[in-house]
Amino acid sequence: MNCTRRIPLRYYSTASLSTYHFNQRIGYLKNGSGATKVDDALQLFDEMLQRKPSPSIIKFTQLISVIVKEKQYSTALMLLKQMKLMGIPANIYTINISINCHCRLDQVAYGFALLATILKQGHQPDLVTYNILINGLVLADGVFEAVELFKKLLSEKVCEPDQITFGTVINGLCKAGHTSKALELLRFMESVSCKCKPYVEHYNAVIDSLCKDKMVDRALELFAMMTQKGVIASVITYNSLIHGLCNFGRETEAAQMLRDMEEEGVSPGVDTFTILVDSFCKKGSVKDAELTIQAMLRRGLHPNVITYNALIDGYCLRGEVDDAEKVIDRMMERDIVPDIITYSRLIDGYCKKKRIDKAMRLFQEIQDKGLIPNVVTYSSMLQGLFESGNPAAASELFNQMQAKGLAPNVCTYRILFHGMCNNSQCTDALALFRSLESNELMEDVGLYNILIDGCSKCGNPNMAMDLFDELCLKGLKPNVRTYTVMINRFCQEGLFGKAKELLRKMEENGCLPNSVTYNVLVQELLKKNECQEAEIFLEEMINRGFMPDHATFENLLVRIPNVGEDSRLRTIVLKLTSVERKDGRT
DNA sequence: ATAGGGTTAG
Repeated sequence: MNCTRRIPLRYYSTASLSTYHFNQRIGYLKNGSGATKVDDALQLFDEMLQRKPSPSIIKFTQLISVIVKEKQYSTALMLLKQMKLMGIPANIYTINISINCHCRLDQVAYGFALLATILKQGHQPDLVTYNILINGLVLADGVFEAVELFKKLLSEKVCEPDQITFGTVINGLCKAGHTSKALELLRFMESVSCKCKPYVEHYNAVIDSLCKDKMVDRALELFAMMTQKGVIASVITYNSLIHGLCNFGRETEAAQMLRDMEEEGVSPGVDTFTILVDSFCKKGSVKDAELTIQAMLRRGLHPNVITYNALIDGYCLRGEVDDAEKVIDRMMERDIVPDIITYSRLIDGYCKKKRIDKAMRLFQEIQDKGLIPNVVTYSSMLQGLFESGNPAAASELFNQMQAKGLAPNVCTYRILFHGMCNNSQCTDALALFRSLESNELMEDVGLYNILIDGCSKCGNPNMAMDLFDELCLKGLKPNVRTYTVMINRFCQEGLFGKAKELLRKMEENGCLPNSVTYNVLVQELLKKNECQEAEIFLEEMINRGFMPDHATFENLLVRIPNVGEDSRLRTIVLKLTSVERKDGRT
């Protein structure tokens, strides 16, 4: 490393300097991180190809590897072809690169064709070839085919799988949601019959997958088992576990995990603390989030844009949008450039506080700064405009976003249809829904819920009913919101029989009513003075652990004077009020 | 120093 200075290109055309300086330049490309990396590599490739005698094939493979690492697979294949045309013979290394590139270009079948060619020409594919193909199958969503090939290697003793083979299969299984299969394979690696022992990375994949599958306790068990076997956890292991714990409101254990990792000599990173900041913010404890940021600063770790965005989200969630905006100043002080996500959240915060003028000003300002609003930014603005009673401006913005080439997503359409229906435009909303061509949108139960509810509210109960039937006919599963909206619709029309029928039917279909479902039903029954029916469902909901909400409770109190001294309704109300007093609430 | 898997935070 005594000569890392860049040497002008023209010196390389003199033969005397060739091999040594080719090595130098390949070295630069491998370690460097310039924007011209690929172009420089191509330039060097041409020079090497013209050099007589040809540099060793090793130099060429090193150079092409640079291109592959930059994910320029087509380019890499083109270079291999050029080498072939120049009469440089392929070897197992170049063939493996070629197979890998085809796999990465979603041409795994071509990769297998190359394998057949190798065999026909009497060459031997090696373990790397199989690892590449197994990964190719995983990338092509064929994890079970990957497992088949893996098993074939074992059973036919083609070659002995190594850590990479196991890692590829385990990761593939986890990514495809087959965590238990991945765990099985990990167990096999641990067993005496397997020569290949698992590394921390193998455990990490399964631990993370278990956490994502909401099986945090099993992840913790595996973590304990791994430690017991002497495998040292990495910062990634801890991050996955801390994230998993936080997702289930187990912040105390997560904080303990943080102490544990430091005790074990594993330093938490910015990402570790950011997980905690985000989690505290999501549950509304911005104070704890701020304390976490102080803790990371004490350790010399610098919060980044993701950390601060989480914090901004936290303040917005509490409706403290002015405090959220102050976070931007703190970011600037630390030379952290707010990105479009930062501003999108702030804009959303202002919209939710109905401060649409402020949101619009910010929306304009960021564009003046050169930031490009994304679908999320537009969707927030759309919601803000609808909720501030400006549907005309909302639809103009919707057209504007499409004119800018941004495709609305499911959330955008949910906001749009909800806003339109609230402004008596359910017919237009429905017409727009009919014109959608994306299956993802046409099969979104959430969109149906909004339209069903919207049509009911616009005074089109029959259209709502048709949409519900259509949803079922499509084979889509109505969810608890769908049923609640329909029950509400029946109640509004005084069709309590139908409402009750649907309540039973939803349970038969494996969809349990929630607090909202019961509140809607009981409230409507009370409003229509169906006190006895209301009593039945009130008892049922309380037995299931649901409480009447504020609106239901008001309706209840209004009815009390109308019912007898020893009525069940009165008893329920008395019981409820005493329970609430015990809670310390009023 | 010729080829292959790991992607934990918004």
